[in-house]
Amino acid sequence: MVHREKLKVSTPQGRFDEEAKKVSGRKICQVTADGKHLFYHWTRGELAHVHLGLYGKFRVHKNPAPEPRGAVRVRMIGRERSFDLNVPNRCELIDQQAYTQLRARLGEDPLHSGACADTVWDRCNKSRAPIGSLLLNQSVIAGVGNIYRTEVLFLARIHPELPANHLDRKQFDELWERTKTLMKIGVKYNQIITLGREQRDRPLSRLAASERVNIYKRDDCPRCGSGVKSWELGGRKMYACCNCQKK
DNA sequence: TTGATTGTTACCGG
DNA sequence: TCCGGTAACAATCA
Repeated sequence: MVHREKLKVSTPQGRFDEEAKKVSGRKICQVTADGKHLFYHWTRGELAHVHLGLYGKFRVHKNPAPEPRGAVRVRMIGRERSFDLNVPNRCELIDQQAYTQLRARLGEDPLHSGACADTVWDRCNKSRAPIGSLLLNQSVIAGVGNIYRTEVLFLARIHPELPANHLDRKQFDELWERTKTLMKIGVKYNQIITLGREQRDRPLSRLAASERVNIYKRDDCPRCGSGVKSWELGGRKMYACCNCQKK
């Protein structure tokens, strides 16, 4: 995250006025992330918890920033740029206890260098849930969303409905390594890219977002050409190639 | 206008 | 009591 400057905070919709006052004019000293949760640490110990949810988005403006567009919950105004936080799922000031509790219910974050694969492996072994569902469970792995679960299972050639406790250690290790690699690429380029370089027929910049993945919302399997099957799994739309991903 | 959505949570039944 | 599945909720965009 980029907003490490002295920031004035305003709340265009007035919903967080009292909270915003507490941090207005202060400087953010650190921004951390656990899974999909962002934490803004302000200089006097205040802690803002942000979760973007399905539609949340940061919009960056050069100053003077234009009128807020859409459901802007918080505007952070720096010297040169401003940041609008649109429709986050969560945006709140929390105390240390809430912070600790929140982090405690999150699983291993593949982006953290200290993430423990064995812990995730243990959870897999104890779960009869389809691996496609388990990958969305934030208390097991924090940070994986619908696109990454679809793509890592495809790349590891694992059927999404395989019960998690039927995975062998080799399959699990491949899943874990691919998840780490893909998520790191995501951070580096600030977008989800799962298509290997050798499979691209154009430079990345000429590919639409939907063309930077293997099978998520795609019609055909890039490996064997079979039709991609889609169905609901774990409350979200799953995509898989039933030819390449055997149960 | 309608439907889908890069997600979370509470709740319910087995 | 634990676990997994489901519905409700949210605002935007194609």
